[in-house]
Amino acid sequence: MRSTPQCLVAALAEAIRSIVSAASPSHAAVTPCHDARFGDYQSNVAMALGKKLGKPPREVAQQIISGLKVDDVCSKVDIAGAGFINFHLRTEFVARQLVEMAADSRNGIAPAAQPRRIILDFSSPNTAKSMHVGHIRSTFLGDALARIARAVGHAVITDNHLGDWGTNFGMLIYGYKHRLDRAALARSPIAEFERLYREINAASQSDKSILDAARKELALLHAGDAENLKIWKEITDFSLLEFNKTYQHLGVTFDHTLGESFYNPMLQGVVDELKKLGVAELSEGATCVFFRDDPALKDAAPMIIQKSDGAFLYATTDLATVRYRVNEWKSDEILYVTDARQQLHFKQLFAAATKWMGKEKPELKHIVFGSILGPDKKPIKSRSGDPIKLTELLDEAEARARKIIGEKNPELTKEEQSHAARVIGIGALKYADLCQNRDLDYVFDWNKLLALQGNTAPYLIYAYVRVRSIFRKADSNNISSNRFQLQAPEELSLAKHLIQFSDAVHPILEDYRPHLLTSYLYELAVRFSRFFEACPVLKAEEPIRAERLALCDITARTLKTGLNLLGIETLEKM
RNA sequence: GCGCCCAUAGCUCAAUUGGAUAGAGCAUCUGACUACGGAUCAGAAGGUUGUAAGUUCAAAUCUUGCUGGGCGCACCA
Repeated sequence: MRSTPQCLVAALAEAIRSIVSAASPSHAAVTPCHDARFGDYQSNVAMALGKKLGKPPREVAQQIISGLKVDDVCSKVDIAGAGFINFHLRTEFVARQLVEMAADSRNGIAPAAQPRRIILDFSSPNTAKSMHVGHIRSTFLGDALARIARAVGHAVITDNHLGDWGTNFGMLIYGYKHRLDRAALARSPIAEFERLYREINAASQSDKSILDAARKELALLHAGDAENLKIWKEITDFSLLEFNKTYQHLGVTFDHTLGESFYNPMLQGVVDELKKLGVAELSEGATCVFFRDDPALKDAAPMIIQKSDGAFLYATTDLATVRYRVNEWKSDEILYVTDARQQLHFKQLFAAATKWMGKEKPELKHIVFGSILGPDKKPIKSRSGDPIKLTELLDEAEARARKIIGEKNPELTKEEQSHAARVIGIGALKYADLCQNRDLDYVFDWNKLLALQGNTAPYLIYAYVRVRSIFRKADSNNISSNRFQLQAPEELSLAKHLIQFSDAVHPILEDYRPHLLTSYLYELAVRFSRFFEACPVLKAEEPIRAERLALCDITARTLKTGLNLLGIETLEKM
């Protein structure tokens, strides 16, 4: 289905060409009006063109309009203000678009013009530790972006780049050998690993022999010692088991889980190659990449890829990872969803990859996000000062949701309540995260998150529930989705928004901003609620009734599809 | 010290990337058919976009200075 802006842009470009032959098509941009009083879509081309031609913009606009052939799309095109061209859509056109959308199995989402192979690197928790709040933004953003990219037709590979090879394994293995509490391990392996690490770390500060022993264990592990590898593997497996429970709970999946350890055998080769190519050099005993010709990086510290003691760093692993993904997965684009504090690292990584691979280098992008803050506007912490565990956060979200559901709708069965509490609790958490501009910090607030009104998951899910409820009550579901009159203003307003679904989804991937979709969905829910208030469906006379049922159906599908793109489920009852 | 980022209604956030009278939600005040789910809807009030200058037809958005805050800066990840 051809989107409304596409129709208008084509006609506009044609009209502009007849005035200025050299005008580039990019001039013919059409955007939705931010205020419905102006019209439905607008073009600002006349202002830019007027400047170029040395003519008053309104005159240029008039000239453009006189050559514009949009009678089938617009009922009116007028000029306003400094030279804005405003397009007013024909109701019949909106109706035709809606008919197409209703019949479309993709719910109107147009396929991407140029599908890419995109690797999404996100979540990436460290093994032997619990997942905590610090992982939620990466996990939610990454998962949502993967879903959206797939929906528009890109080939997406998701990869959970686990931190499974850190220097902490020296302490852990030493602890495992000397201080392991078997019963505690059986009860809660991660908690036991965390305890071991803390205990050994503390002990090693006062007892240097323990520190040395831990270092030896690490060296043994890296040298491939069988016993240490076995312990390392056990720790990794326990961790994965825990992580997978959480991911399942969240509805997040990965195509691959290749942790840092996977790349370990490749690291020396990478360093040698970079040295040979002259990309890396020795400095103060360490192998480094300098960026002397890069104004943004030349004054910063170099990127170290091998320490003076021979050990590798995460910069090395990340370089090896880029090459692996290019060679094995033929990726066009790799997206790293990590927090803003790692910006320097990724700038260096990307610059080093460019030096290394030249034109073979895929598009590399750092999808930055800010911190989650507590009520004190400091990064959120539990009372003890530790990061809040993800499982605890999820449990609390569900418990809070369940309490609200119990109060609002006691008629649900226990099973329905549990299910609804999970969908709403997790959904609210995800939505609160995704609805904010990702690169800013945001303040975490349970009350705002689970609020039943405003731009929240519960409000959207509630809108969905209300639509679905109509279909349960209707004894005949005579839906007519091949003809729309759209007589009531609330119907037309809803319809106009529905046909913009595809236009809301596509720009998300230009700058990886899922909050564009939440804004769209919230506005959809608001328009639906107005329609629902003003336009009786089941009590309406035919053929209005059938038409309104169709509007309800398309709304429900769009809400569901949109929420699913964000990784959020819907409910039939709540 | 160097670098990156941020500052918008009392609070939490938007603003289609330079477009029109800067929009929502919360909180506050007012109103609505005994409601196809009222977990709703309508309305009011709330702003010199931190500050000073500059760029142009047009600036919350771009440039510079200042103020206040966050983060990062050789052998952690």
